[in-house]
Amino acid sequence: MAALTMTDMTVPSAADAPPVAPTSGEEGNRRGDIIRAAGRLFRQKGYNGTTIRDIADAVGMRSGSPFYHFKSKHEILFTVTTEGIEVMLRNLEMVIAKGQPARECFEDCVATHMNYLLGPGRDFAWVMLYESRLLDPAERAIVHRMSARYEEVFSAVLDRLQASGHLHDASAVARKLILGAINWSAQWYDETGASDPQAIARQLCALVLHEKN
Amino acid sequence: MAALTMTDMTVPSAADAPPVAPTSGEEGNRRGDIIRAAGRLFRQKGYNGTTIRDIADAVGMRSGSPFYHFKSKHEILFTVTTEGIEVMLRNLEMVIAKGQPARECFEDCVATHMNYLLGPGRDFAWVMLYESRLLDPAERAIVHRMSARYEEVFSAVLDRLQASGHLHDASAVARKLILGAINWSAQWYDETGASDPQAIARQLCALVLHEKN
DNA sequence: ACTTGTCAAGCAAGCAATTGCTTGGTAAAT
DNA sequence: ATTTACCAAGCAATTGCTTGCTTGACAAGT
Repeated sequence: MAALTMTDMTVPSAADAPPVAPTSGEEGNRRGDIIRAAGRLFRQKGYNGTTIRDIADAVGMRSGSPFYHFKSKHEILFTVTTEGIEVMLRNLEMVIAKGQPARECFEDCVATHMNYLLGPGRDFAWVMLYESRLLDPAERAIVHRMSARYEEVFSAVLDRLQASGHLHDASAVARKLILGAINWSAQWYDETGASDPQAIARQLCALVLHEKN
Repeated sequence: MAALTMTDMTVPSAADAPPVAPTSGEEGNRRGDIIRAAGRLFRQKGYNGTTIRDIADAVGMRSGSPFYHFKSKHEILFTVTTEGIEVMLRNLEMVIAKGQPARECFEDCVATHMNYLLGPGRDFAWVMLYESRLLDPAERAIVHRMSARYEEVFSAVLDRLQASGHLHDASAVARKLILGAINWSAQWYDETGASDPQAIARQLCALVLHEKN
């Protein structure tokens, strides 16, 4: 319920908006503080390795207080997770809406995905990728539907790539492999290192695409 | 300590051995039962989501008994993790030892990696990939060294691929991306589905390699 | 101006269950 | 008679969560 309040916000003037995470109505308030702290902690120590007291400490509360905002620890995980996938989906759709040619569109999609995964939104995306299996079946089904929607949209991009001769294989397995290479980057990316998300995205595109000149 | 007893076994007649996991001296005994059960449970519910009682139940023991074989729950995780990476490293080195041409060697490496990750050894490899960050720094350093060794060997394969003109980019980032696509497959692979690990490996090779005819 | 009522947001305290782990014993095998 | 492999029982700490209460902000009534 509460987690879905993010959907009914208006996308901010889609056309010339910056490519970074449109924020969900969850900025200035303490509820937002909690899910941000929880996101960070869940990524660092895992869901089950993080206690309510850890989260409360991180936002300067006592251990009972988060339950004023969330009815259970599980609901915090669910909120963090859906926040992650919703922002990613919105980002993707904003890129698609630009109507670029297949090749540019693909690189833009990959770069946007990586920017969110490796940038400031990092924690939410990570939790959704690596901790969502700990949700109970009903919640997981919701998250799974949203991921499926993401892949569907991404799949259309690959189809166009194949039609334009840039990609030989746009099958489901190929799609999973490409998305896997992207998602796994969260495991090894080093923000102090040489490559930024943009550069990594370019390298991935070069790796799987057949340039035509 | 105890975890390292696996290293001093002799590799079984390396040449014509089957391409599947050489087993570690841990088959018939209860200690092996524990790490196998722990591996399965850690993958299903995560390390912190699995209790000693879960593990004990799974092998028909009471909750105190695993501590006869391991001095702590942490040591069980460490053992499972090192088991995972050690077998993968041994597998990889056996493939290299065949001395195949670059292209065949690469596909063989990928297929072997996937066979272990998606096949019967699944749990160990998964735990090492997804739960090893929960080890404490000293243990994690050991696992990290072993992973680095794996990547090193894999890197040599990529270099040969590049030299033979099958691969444009053999940089560290490209290596991470390729290994990421492989490792992520554990997340979506469906053993009842259409593709087997071998087929997926072939598709990955086709995706990143430039065939010469 | 002053009381009164309401409500959001949190605290203090603690409860029942679960956790990793210990201890002392014991039956069988060697 | 020693060792191996385990059990029965339980302990101290931690866990998610609940309860009753306080506080500050704001509004309405008089």
